[in-house]
Amino acid sequence: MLDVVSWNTIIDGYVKAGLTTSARHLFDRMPARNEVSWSAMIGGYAGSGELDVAQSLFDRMPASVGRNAVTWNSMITGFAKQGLLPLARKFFDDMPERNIVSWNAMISGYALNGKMSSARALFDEMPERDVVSWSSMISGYVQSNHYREALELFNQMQLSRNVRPNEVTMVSLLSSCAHLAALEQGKWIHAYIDRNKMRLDSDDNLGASLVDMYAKCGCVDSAVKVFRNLSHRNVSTWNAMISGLAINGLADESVDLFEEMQRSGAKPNDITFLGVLMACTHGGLVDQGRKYFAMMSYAHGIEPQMKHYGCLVDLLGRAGMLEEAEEAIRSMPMKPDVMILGALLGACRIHRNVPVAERLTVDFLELNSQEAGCHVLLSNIYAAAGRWADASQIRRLLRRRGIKKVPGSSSLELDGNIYEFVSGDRSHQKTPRYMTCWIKRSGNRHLKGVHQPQKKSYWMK
DNA sequence: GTAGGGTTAG
Repeated sequence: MLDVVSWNTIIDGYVKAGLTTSARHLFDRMPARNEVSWSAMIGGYAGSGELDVAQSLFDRMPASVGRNAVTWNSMITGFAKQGLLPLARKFFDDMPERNIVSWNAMISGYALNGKMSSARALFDEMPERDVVSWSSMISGYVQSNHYREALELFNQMQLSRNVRPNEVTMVSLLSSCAHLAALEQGKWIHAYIDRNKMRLDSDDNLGASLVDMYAKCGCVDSAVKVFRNLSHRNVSTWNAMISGLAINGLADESVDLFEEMQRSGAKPNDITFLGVLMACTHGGLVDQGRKYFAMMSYAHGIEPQMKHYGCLVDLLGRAGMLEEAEEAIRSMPMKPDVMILGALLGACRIHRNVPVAERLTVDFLELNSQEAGCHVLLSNIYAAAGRWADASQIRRLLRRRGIKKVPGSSSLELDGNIYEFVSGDRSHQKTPRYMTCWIKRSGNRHLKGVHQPQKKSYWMK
């Protein structure tokens, strides 16, 4: 006869494998249930999104066992993962005794759903914060593209004595630096990682994050150095290096590395192929790109997703093979999205191909998109072909739908400052003379704002 | 034996 702990272990095993029905079967058959049995079962339903069942078990949980914090927290997480924040919040508010996990569950619930001001309000309010609280907030800022806020929060985190950042914290911070192309801050984080003896080749994938950061900051040499010094490589580190070479225009090197990866016996995944396809696109390697695209499913059993088709279409489109690119779009098992149609429309403009562009227009208008870029492109294609009536009709459509073209922007880091540029923007008057020169040399872009680094002393320490 | 944080293209 199994004891209750063994029953619970097996139930948890099923739950972790996503087999809630089997778990429930055991739960119903077990001779005696305790608090942990109920918690595991409720957590299983909540985690798999079966919230109505979770709720009914939650309501039926015997008073003698009593609902514990674990059960409440599972319900909060379950609702939050489904985006049902008011329901999650109701459990959070109603629970008799919240612990730090309850606060963190609610905060990450807000963060996952892009509600950073709500997350921040709770974060500021909570009685004490641990590394998970801080990391949830930092990753929340990263996920909502608020990279400076993420770095700023890390500075504040270092001021609090009783909490130490860990590998998970670093991954989000490196992502921030990568997105901002903030090399100096990225280097500082690298030094921090070394100083705190964090491992680059653990399951936390710090190595991949570092390679990614250096590559996105344009330091291919540093990225390669980190990559080559890793004592153990996993698919993420290979991916980061292959993509890193690709985005820096080193197409042949990227393809070579992909070949090296295959020889090493490492198993590529969907992101690996994305990287190598991108390399082919950048390098104009049409034949190889086709080959790798085909290889995905027949040699590796990876079904191409929209983003892979996107690379293929981009590759063919840039090479002027617009009919074949259109064919690729037609062969997709899924409905083409705005991005992929837009990529091919862009190619149609460059290669002045009106027939393909017109056929794509039909698909495009079906999507009823709010994305201005593609409308503008289409209008430009018509204009380039001298079809002014069609061009202005598209422009009218844009106005009617109330779509505004968002200007493109970019940023760079200089002496620890992050500069942001927005095309056509003239709002910033205090442009230093040397920056003006840079801006002038780099074309029709104007300085928008100069962002001082947060707590400069930290980055320089 | 049950609950909370993660990055990978443009």
